[in-house]
Amino acid sequence: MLTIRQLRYLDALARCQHFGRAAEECAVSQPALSMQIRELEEFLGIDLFERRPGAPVLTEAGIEIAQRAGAILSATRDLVDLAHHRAKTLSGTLRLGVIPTLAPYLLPHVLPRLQQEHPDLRLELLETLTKGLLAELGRGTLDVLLLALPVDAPEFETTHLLVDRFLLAVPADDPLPDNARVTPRDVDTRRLILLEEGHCLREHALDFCAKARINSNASLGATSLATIMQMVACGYGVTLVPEVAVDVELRDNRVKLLRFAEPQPSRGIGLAWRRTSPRKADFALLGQMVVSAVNGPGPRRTH
Amino acid sequence: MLTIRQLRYLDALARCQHFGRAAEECAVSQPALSMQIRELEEFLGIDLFERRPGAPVLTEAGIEIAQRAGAILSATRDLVDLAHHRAKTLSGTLRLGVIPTLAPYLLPHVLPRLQQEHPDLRLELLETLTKGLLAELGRGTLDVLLLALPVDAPEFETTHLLVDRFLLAVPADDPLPDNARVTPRDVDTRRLILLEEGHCLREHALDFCAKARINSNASLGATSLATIMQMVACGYGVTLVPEVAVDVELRDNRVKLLRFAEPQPSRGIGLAWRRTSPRKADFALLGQMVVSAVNGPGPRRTH
DNA sequence: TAAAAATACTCCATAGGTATTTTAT
DNA sequence: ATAAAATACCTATGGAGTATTTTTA
Repeated sequence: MLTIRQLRYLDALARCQHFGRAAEECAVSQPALSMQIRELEEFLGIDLFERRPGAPVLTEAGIEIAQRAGAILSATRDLVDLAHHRAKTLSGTLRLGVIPTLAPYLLPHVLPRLQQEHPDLRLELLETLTKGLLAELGRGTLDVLLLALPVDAPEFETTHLLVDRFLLAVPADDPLPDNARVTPRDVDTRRLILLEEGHCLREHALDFCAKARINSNASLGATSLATIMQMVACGYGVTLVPEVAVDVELRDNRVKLLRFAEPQPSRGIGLAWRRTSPRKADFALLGQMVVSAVNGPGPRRTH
Repeated sequence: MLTIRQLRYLDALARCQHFGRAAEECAVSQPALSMQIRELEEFLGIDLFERRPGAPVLTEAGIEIAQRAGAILSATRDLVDLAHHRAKTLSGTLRLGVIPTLAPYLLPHVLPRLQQEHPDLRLELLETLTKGLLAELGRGTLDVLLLALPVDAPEFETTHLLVDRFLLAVPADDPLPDNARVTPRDVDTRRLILLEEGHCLREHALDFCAKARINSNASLGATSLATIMQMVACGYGVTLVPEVAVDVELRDNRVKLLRFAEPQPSRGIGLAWRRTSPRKADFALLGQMVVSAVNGPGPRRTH
């Protein structure tokens, strides 16, 4: 008889590639997990793992089965969540994933209000790159993501919340006048500093300034916008700053921000969740909060 | 702890609306099922059923939960199927659903060859209306459907196999010449006999001859093409006959078949399966067989 | 009173734990 | 020799069955 427990152990083992660690993750002894995996293999009539001395490695069939097991586990989590959170919006535990180029700028506005207006909500946060967030979302270990659109995955739904324009940050002594409308060409003639590989903001910037690609200097190893702004302040180059980050990052008068001429580069910001998620009402509310958090604290700075 | 067993019992109870019958379907005693349902409710923290004296009826939350339970069960069936049928195409048990206006005409050509070329395939057949077939497919009690396209459901995938044109069957003494190309107007001036409500063929015919709608005489209660052809032979009216049925149904020289002028009415015929089905290779093979079964036995009669 | 679901109880299959052995590096 | 997985054996949870009670039409 197939059991959910077997699928859970399979899922853990597929990820850990190690019986002992998988057992630990499942909070059972290693033999217990071993037995269940064996029974599963017996029931299915196929080997899921090659028992190699080093690490157990999934067979081809095992990969497919493990993937389906993951999907089933995700569906069961949603079922249980639905039962627990039915009707009471924004209560219980909500696991939110946010990309690094949004979290420091949006969360400080959203979290306090969320705490205040929904005291029975326990928010768990994960900040990492889009790719990682999507994986966690699919596994069901995250409920909803706050990220840059579009999300190209049919199993997820998204809503658009706002458009976040990019501004060009240049050293204060740059010859461009303060009220200039810059173009990709202006970027092209300067050294463009970008976040390290994997940040979607980096991709957005490169999409817009394709010609500037050769000028971007990855060896500088910038891992946060704050660091990049420091680099700009010191005259190492220029960068694209998302509008949402301006309030936080523009504390240094050695940097000035310039608007782009139309079409202005921008990114869409929105939420993403599993199409099957039972908490869509929660997400709608959360989305409203993010929007009003951005628009709320005074008129937005544009320049 | 949530178990698959609980979901199975819930699914059965939701469908049977009766603890005793649901237990019987699950091959367990009534108390056993009662206990598991109770435990499930306890684990989820909500009532799934109103225990009414007459019949247990799902609560609003119960409906949603039961639906998700069904989806999970369907996914587990696919997982097990994948394990069992991996690599060996067209072996094991394949559950095929066919609409009534295709089954009698296509299966006699397909089944013998299927038996011969894939002796280790056990085919289970269900013939009913499209609506019923789709429900069974979704539940996972059918693997694949042979029906008229399009299928409007995002959880299913389809392939187009062939175009099945409709011909007009009229009594042999009808004034229209044998080689006439008829038009919807010709149908309009005669009494159109159709299958009873629910047959997609009826809808296709009505779509084409919208004006003839008022002439269709439902009170004649035709439930099969064979019956309708008898009615045509007796001069009660005319009907649209799908080309695939011609060989079987045109044994009566009191009926003659006329082609339509362009655009000829037709229906697409194809296969449908769950997007998540592990047996897509099987379906591709099955589809090829249906196509060659239609084209195979000599040149097709068109007139 | 009859039909259906819930309770009571007993039994046994099985998941899990600890201790130990096997296996390959 | 070491690390990791499999095996052995014991315990206990809990799922299922039969018998019975409760509930309501």
